[in-house]
Amino acid sequence: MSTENTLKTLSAPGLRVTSQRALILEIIRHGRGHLDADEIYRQAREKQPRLSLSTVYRTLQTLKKLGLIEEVHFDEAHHHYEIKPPAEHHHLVCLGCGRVVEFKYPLARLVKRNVTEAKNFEITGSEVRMTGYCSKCHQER
Amino acid sequence: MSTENTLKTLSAPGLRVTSQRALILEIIRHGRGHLDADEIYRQAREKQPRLSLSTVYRTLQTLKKLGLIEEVHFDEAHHHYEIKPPAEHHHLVCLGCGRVVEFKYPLARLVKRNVTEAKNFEITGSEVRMTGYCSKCHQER
DNA sequence: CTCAGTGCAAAAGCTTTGCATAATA
DNA sequence: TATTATGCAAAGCTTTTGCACTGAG
Repeated sequence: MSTENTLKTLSAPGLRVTSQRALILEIIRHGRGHLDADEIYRQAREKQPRLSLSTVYRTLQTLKKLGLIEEVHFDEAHHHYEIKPPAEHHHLVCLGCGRVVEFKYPLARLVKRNVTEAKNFEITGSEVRMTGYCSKCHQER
Repeated sequence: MSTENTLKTLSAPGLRVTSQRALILEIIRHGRGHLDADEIYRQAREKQPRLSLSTVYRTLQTLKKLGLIEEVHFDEAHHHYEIKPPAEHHHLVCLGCGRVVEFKYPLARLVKRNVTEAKNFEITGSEVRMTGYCSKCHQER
């Protein structure tokens, strides 16, 4: 999405385009998913030193509701716990040399939690094949 | 893993098997991944009213280090944010009637974050096929 | 001019830590 | 009996909220 479209979306009914919102959105946009609230806050203050942390949090909620951004949970706090299940094996297939790399990741459980009820589907097995380029072939391109 | 094995693992070098640890592990084991620290605490207090929340947190850390339990992040706090990418579509295939149900979930991004660096593999595409039973076929079994 | 958005400060979660006491090996 | 683990209370973070003020439409 372009910056123009993004700002257009920001001006939804009842919403106001403020310099803070535009800045925060721009920072998230350049952050490529690697930023948390505090990091966004620090970056934002470099351009607008008086911007507050509450504004960051409130803006994040607004942007979520608008569907402009998404929360990602990959190694963070506020956890749930479970007995470690046997590892699932999946495959990465190199489009360059055909090499297959195995990886372990509990994708079925994840999908189970997030999709099963919604779709009313009982998952019993999974085949995950991701394609791309291994380090060697990636260098050669 | 059986309860005996679990307790055996609990008695690792330098570790002591306490009633609190055994109880907490048992609760997690029965919780099937649906419990957070506070829920574990509440359940534990039903059996051991003097057990403290700090013990729960410390035990969770210990169990994680031992590799007995795993943290799962699926809808919680302490978030990272990113511009919403185009949705990925995957498939659920019913082994009963062959019906295919589509679902959207950012699995490739997730794998990217968690596996890409470790395996040195650049992901460009993904095919996810999970098998099981749709609501109709599930009932008929 | 109006009301959505902001800054500040205070409050509300969740998690960690210090220290004296209790319990395991 | 030598440490490890616990309970309690206090502190630390992250996130939310109340309120008066500011600024976009």
